[in-house]
Amino acid sequence: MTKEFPALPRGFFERDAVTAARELAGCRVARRMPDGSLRVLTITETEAYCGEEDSACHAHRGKTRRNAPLYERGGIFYVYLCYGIHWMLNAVTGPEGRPQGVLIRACEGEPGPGRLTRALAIDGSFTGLEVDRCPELRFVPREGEWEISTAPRVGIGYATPEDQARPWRFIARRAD
DNA sequence: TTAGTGATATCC
DNA sequence: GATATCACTAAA
Repeated sequence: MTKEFPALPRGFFERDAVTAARELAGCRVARRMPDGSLRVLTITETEAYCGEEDSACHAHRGKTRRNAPLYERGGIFYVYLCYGIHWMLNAVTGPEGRPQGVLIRACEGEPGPGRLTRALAIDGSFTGLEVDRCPELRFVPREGEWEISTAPRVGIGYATPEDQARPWRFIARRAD
């Protein structure tokens, strides 16, 4: 997996969430499945969540046990359970103390954040692992040319109207 | 449109 | 301790 699918370096994630989210769209996620097989999916949608000022971000109300990983240095996984059923895969971004992250919202063939974690057998045990040192799960750079479009984020009706309107969802399409 | 699912946050 | 909520999905 190392040669064919090199991991994005940690530095990729030590930037602001919006930049990382935009560049992560079109990249791939490679997973060594529990049965030993390899599965690689292309990321088609990401979303940025940007700190305590962002009313849509988990860190909006300050640090808690659940969102503590967001406060760490960029470059680790943050996976949490939603609605009791669905695991959400995120990458923490930015410097330590600045709670930001990127949600992997969809991959080719797996339209939806809960769908893709199920397809890749990802759960909360990945939280806190370093993205460039995890043999079982890694982000792999883009191949080819991609067009990235933006849209408002999904499923954040509790956020302020201003934050709901921010174009922090990134959708990747292959460029012809 | 609605039920399902359980951890978490926020209130007593 | 109790309750309301949640970055969702599948079935109908």
